[in-house]
Amino acid sequence: MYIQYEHHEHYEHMEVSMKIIISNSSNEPIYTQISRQIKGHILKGELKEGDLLPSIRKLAKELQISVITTKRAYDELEKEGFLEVVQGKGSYVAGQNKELMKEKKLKIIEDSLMKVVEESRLLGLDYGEVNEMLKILFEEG
Amino acid sequence: MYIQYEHHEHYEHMEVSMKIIISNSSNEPIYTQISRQIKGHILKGELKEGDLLPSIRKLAKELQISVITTKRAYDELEKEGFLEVVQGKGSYVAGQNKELMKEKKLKIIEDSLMKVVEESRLLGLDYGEVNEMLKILFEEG
DNA sequence: TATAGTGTGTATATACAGTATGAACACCAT
DNA sequence: ATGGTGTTCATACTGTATATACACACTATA
Repeated sequence: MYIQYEHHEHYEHMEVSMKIIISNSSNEPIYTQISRQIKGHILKGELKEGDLLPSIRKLAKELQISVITTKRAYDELEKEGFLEVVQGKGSYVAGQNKELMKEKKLKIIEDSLMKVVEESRLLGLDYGEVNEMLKILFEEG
Repeated sequence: MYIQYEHHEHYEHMEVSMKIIISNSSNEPIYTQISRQIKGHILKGELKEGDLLPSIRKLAKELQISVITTKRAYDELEKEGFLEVVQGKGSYVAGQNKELMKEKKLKIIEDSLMKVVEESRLLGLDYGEVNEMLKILFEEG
């Protein structure tokens, strides 16, 4: 038996490529567009524990935005436990509980779906009508 | 035959009562909470053409908010053709094309539902899973 | 083994847009 | 005149995005 120190040797991966698309015309803030999409990549399994994300500077340059905006996105992801941000080194994907990943995905959709249902009730639309739209929208893509 | 002038004699209804609930903790602006709910009442048929809405001052007092905020809500509804706002008199429900009301309701839900579908795809959830949630959420209420 | 250099993340001060406000104003009816 | 409407103006606050200067970690190399 030996003691395992916290030297994070398993966080020496190469920087990973990552598709992020931001819209300046959207009313959603840029930093949430970024964090939301990175969260999606992690929950979908395209980013794995220990993966090194692009530095806030590099990502900022690619997306033509400020460093502070990318930092804010990474900060949010760190607070939610998706990243480990290490000064001077970089930002790494944190370990995820695989059993909870499916639940997390469902929770994200449930939250926004709940609002749609509430608004539907306000307008007097029933399940059948909304479901019909959902079906069509899914088939379209 | 006689000429009918635009003196709006058909807009002399009594002030109508109207349930509006606002949340200060919500991230949705107060003025859109109001306009959204009034729009819902109109589209659902609970408010009809010519109905007199509470004055911006009265509504502001009831909701414990500023007159300017209620005005902004009414302004938005006027721009979208749901209200006729008359200085010195009051704010009235405008005539709605009944054939288009159903479509308007569906359009509102479709817009928000589209975002849910896009996010679902991003997370790799399929129609069956989202539909299951939709069903449950509808049954719950 | 120092240390300069280049990469990382961090903190401060600032600008701007959207939201909400009070108070003074203008219009309409009686 | 009076008391009800909606309207306008100047102001404050919050959230978003920014540039610039700072602090930390690695590493090449003298």
